[in-house]
Amino acid sequence: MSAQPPVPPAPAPSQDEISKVYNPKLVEKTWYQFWLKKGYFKASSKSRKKPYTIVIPPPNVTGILHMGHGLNNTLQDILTRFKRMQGYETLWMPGTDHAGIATQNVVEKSLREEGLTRHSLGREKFVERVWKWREKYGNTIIRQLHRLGSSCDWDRTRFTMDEGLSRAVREVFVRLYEKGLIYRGKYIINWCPRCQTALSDEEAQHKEITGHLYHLKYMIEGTDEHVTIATTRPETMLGDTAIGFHPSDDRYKHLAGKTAILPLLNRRLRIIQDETIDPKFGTGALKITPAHDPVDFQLAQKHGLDFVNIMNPDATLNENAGPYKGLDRFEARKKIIAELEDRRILLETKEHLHSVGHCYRCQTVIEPYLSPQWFVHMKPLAKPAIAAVKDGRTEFVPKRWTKVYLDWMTNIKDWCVSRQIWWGHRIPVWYCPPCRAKSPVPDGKKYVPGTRYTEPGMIVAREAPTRCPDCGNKDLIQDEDVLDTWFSSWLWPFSTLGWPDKNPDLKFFYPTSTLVTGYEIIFFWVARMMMAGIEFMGKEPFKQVYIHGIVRDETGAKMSKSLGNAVDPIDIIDEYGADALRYGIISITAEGQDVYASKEKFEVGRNFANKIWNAARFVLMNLDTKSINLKKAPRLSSLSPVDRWILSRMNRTIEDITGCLDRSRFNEALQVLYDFFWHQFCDWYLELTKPNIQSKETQWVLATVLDNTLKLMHPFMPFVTEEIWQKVPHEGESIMVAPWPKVNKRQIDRKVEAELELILGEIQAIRNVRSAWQINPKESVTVAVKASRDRELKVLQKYSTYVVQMAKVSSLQIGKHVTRPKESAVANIGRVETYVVLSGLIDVAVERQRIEAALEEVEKMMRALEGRLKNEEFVKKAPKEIVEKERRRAEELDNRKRRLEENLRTLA
RNA sequence: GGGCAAUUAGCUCAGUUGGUUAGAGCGUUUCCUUGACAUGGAAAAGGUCACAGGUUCGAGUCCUGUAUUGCCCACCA
Repeated sequence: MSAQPPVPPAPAPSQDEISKVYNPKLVEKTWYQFWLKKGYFKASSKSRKKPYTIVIPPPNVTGILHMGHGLNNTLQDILTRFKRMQGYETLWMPGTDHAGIATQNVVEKSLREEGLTRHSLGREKFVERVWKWREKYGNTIIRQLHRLGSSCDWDRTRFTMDEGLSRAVREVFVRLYEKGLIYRGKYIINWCPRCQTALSDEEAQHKEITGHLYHLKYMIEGTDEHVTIATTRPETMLGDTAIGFHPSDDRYKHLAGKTAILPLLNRRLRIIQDETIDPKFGTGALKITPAHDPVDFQLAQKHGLDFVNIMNPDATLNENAGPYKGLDRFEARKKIIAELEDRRILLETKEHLHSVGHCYRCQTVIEPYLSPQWFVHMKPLAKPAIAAVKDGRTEFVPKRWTKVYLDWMTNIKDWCVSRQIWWGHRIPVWYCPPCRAKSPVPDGKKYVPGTRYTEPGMIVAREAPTRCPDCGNKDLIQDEDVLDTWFSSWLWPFSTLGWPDKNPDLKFFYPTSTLVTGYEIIFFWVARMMMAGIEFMGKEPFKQVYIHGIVRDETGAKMSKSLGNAVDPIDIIDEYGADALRYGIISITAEGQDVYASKEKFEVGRNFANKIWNAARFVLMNLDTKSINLKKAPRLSSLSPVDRWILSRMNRTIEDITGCLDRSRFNEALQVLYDFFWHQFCDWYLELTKPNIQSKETQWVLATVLDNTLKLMHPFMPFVTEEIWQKVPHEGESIMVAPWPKVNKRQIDRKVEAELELILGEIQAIRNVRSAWQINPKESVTVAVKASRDRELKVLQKYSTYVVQMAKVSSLQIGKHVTRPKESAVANIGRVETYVVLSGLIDVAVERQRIEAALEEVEKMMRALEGRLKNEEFVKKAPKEIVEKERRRAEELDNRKRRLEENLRTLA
């Protein structure tokens, strides 16, 4: 952004400079630098325009661009460029996320290669290393976003660990704390033994796994009797402190008040009864491990059971595991199973399908683990966020995500926000050791929702306190933990705009307009931003949430580097160009559906860019560019019919594309553009107009259609459109700040469209016959056309030169009463009958077959149609215009049938 | 256990409020190196819209159920 390369060369170089093949490499960088230099991406709160704001889902600072980013950012850029051209003050706010665990893992990995660990380095040095890493590699993804063409206001680029954003984090923590919504406590949380940190419920990914259900025999003290319990994690038995059953379970009622004996360790276990125990599961008897299972934890609290923690943070067993101390949890499981089997305590092993939590960062199996953590009480924050969506102040597109959001919000649980890692926002809590020594924190300290949580010698503050307010001690210790990454991301829509300071940007650009993201982070990010936005800004952070699908490979697997199935967007850009990438990824993205990407799909985009390029090249070769004034439209009546036709089609395309973009139908818009440009403009208009191309009016139409089409395409394919637009007649200095095309209703001409439809059909019919009889394209044919009605007759006569030109006809006879020439093949279009003379070529038998086949088809349709028309209900109940339409069609078919029959008779 | 998607041409997928003969790209077949483009042009073949019911004059589209696949959520000891 600092060093500026030269501004691109002046437009309209000499024509022989223009290559036959579009080469994106030669232009993309130049135009991107041009846009940057001109400051087109910048947005100002001083503007008089209406604001349109998008905040980027900040990619991980260690990340590299993958196809998911490609899709996500292309969508945002399309919206941004579209709104910018429509005249909004458009801000696309960029930035990156510090991604606590992910980034720490990456840096730790590189340390390992040097034979170091973060512990051998120490906290301070380690964090320094991460910052260095970030300086070195953190810009990679930003550079890659440049290559994609992203029109973010880069000068505003933020990072979730910036000074300003860090201040926002502390401010929010303290405010929530003061409001009684933050507390600390010893609970069962999701623990990743590899990352050695707590995770939130959302960060635990549950996967269905076929494990085993082990039936174990627990003896009852002082009897020969035993109880059989079922467990999937037998190693946790070492932490059992009770067994339980449902109070109405007759099988176990007599055990009330007795004591069971834990096998292997011979610990005495209480026997409890609880309503929540399902008598139908397993044997109906439950082993209770309060420190290693969330359900057991609750039972233990309720019944006052002991908590025995048997695990170290790395999931090896600790001294409470007796002889199993030091073993990894899975080794211990094997050993214990073997031991239990030997002692005939293991009665049965069954296969059992259950879902097991995995760390979303490293895929390690999670342990439910009892440890002291910080939590945010969410219910009060969720309430207004539910209302905002229910009231429609924020809208999900597609709508179905509304329900997913509301369900989660309604059943929201408290958020575990502390992480036992080093890279992240340190929790703004300090402790005074002397005060805590004097009055230690009671072990089971309870949090009462809505009241401020306190502990002796604990200070919660925005900035580091210098002394303890109670005893004046200066040696305060900050809480070791850092905050969940999402604790900074949930503030993104306003922290990036300067909050908590007063900032005109906040007033102007907040709330944002559209959030574009994938459904996998609705809970992590979207829902939490809703809550934070409403809580701290008093207003929901976005009006619309556009949820797109996930990019998968052609086999349906989620794309990932490790699977080696990834199509690298940068490779596609290198080979086919950014426009091809953008075209490809958008064209296969139906609203909210997952996307299956493969390299071939981007070829379509490359081909389209090339087609645009060559059409423009052709126009430029024939255009007297200097004499064209786009603003000076010729009178409509002075235009040729094809000119009026393409203008009409162009205006309807403007209408369509604008509508598609307004309704977030991106792939549909692209489809319309592709069809209009390739099939209408290139295949028909350019071909039809070639003989007339020097006319002044046609020149204006060519330039105008190109100008407008390029503008419509620009949000999707910014580079090729700018490159061409600069070469053709244009107004203004860049297409990206040119006004979005407006529909000119006067140029919409349904009559000329209908007329052209007939002519194009006629041309195609003749071509069809030519092709069927394998007539060499170079050879001209004689054609006779019978049009029995004035309407068709007139049109055909008016446009006969087009037919001659486009179907390679040497002699064309048109009339009401034309008789069929000898040795001719027939083609029907509407009520018009066309005879193509095939002297010496025609095979009567084959032609008969052709006609008979056509006849059969017509009869089939007639039967279906007659059935409908004879149905009184249909005639009575269907709308008049539908009935009328069907009647007319029946007439047409009847007519056609008779003509085909006559054709058969007159056949040679 | 609950929920959400998907099922349409050989392949990958479109198909707003139900309404002529269901579309595209790729692939296939035939022809064409014609002064914009072979990353191209012309023409063509190819579909009982997963299945079974129902609503309706009329269903790919709405309703119910079934099957298959994928995803999400859930204290599935």
